[in-house]
Amino acid sequence: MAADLEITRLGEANGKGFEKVFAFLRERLLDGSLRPGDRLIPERELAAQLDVSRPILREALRALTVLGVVEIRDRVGTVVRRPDLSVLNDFFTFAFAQRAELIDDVMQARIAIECQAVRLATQRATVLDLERLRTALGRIIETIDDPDLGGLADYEFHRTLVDAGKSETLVVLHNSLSGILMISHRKRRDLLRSFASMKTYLIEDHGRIFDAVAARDADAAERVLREHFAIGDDYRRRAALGERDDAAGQPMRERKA
Amino acid sequence: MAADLEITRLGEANGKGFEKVFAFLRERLLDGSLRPGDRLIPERELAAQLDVSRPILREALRALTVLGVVEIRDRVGTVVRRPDLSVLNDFFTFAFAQRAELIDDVMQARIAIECQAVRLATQRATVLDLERLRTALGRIIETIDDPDLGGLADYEFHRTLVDAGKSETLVVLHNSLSGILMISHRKRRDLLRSFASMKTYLIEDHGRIFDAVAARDADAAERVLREHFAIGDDYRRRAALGERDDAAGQPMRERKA
DNA sequence: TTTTTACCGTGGTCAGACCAATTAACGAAA
DNA sequence: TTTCGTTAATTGGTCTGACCACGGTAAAAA
Repeated sequence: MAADLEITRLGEANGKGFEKVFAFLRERLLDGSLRPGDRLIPERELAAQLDVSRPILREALRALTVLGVVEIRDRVGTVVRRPDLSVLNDFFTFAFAQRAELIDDVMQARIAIECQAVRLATQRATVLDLERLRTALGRIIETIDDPDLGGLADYEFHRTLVDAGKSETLVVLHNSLSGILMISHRKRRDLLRSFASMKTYLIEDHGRIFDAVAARDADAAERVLREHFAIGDDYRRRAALGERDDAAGQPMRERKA
Repeated sequence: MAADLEITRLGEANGKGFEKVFAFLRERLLDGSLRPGDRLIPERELAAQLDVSRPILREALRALTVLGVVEIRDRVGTVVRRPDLSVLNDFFTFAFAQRAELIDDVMQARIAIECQAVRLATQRATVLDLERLRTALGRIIETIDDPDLGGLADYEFHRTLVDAGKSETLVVLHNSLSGILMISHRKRRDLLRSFASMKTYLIEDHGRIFDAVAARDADAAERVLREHFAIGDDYRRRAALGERDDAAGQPMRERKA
């Protein structure tokens, strides 16, 4: 099954020895003969078995470490890890340093994940989940004038929402975006300086999302969440155009109506 | 911006030499002193400069290769690469493979990706995209009695749909699931033996998805796609319960009404 | 029986050597 | 002076064998 998956990237690299080791390990990791928690045989043995030198073997192990697949433990051995895409935060760090324009595309994945998760949350959220959401919502309110803590509070709300959907895969994917999401939320909070109406937007929108989840209404939850993202994007667009709220802080929704 | 992101994963690894090299290169890559197209000094020199052995330096270079940051060219040197989201394929492939036993949960990611992509497709699909979808739809129809080719045709339709959304991130994510999805579609086609009404379901549902995309109606497209998934799941559930269509091949929708 | 000592095992790293293949430099011939 | 052939240099790919650090275990001593 998983053996049908194809890894193409590393196949382009030079390094016959490296490829041999990587392919050997990839095959076993994908077909399930190596599973999280398993410990590989000692490096010296594995290198001998594969007929490569130990530094080459280590290159392959290090590559798998970066992919989050294994963990090299000093004096213990190399252990297969439970996949956890938080390693992608490293990737995004490098990628966005060179190509900031990629962020908007990556945010499509964020939207996809959260919209599916919020639907699941309407079916799966426990009372405890709702309590945590309520707490996260309260946190947004109390940090409304603090960009640093506020950005974190916003992230926490969205994270809690995804958790409430109880899909481990979606949680893992969401975690892979945690770094860029925290920055994104933090930046969004900076816009409050130009747009006082955002206070209302942040509090009320998150409140509506909560209400829809509590009401177990999947369509409403997704719709409200999508609108939340769209309005957030609009604030960003307006900021880019040099706009500000008028002195009275006209709410965004009334402006659109 | 990107400098605000924090690299935590590799910081946890043992390997002081490795970390030293990685940190050195990371810093220069993030601050722009190393840019795409630049060639690093020869390995021997760089290792001497950093006071580490060459195999250790290579471990770090290999790590950066996996992150898509550099490319090690035989006899040329190590060149800084332009970031490219296709690198994500490796990450996701390993992550999903290890979760394959939780396939229903992995399918939540599939649903998330396709529903977001189909919305984007209603905005972004070109005439060529629509032609490709039309072709893929025709392919579904002509393979309706062949489970092997039919499974591939189904996968191809969904793949084309995601492509039409023109989000690189969503495409990469979807590709990472290709093995799992092809098997899933293949199995779905096997159910036609028990449920003749699936022929109609497959042809008409895919047709409706196409129509909604062509009509540029995001809400309808998503709704139809979600219903498509839900009905597919229902066939699966019924098969698990040992049910079959009656001899006349009653369509599923009329049964639910 | 308990404590101490020594050894083993494993990853982390080093130094130096060799291989392969391309490119550049140098010398000889036209 | 220009061209051609040969040799050397360069760079990554890989190997071998050695040493270091430290935790865990087994054996010896109290």
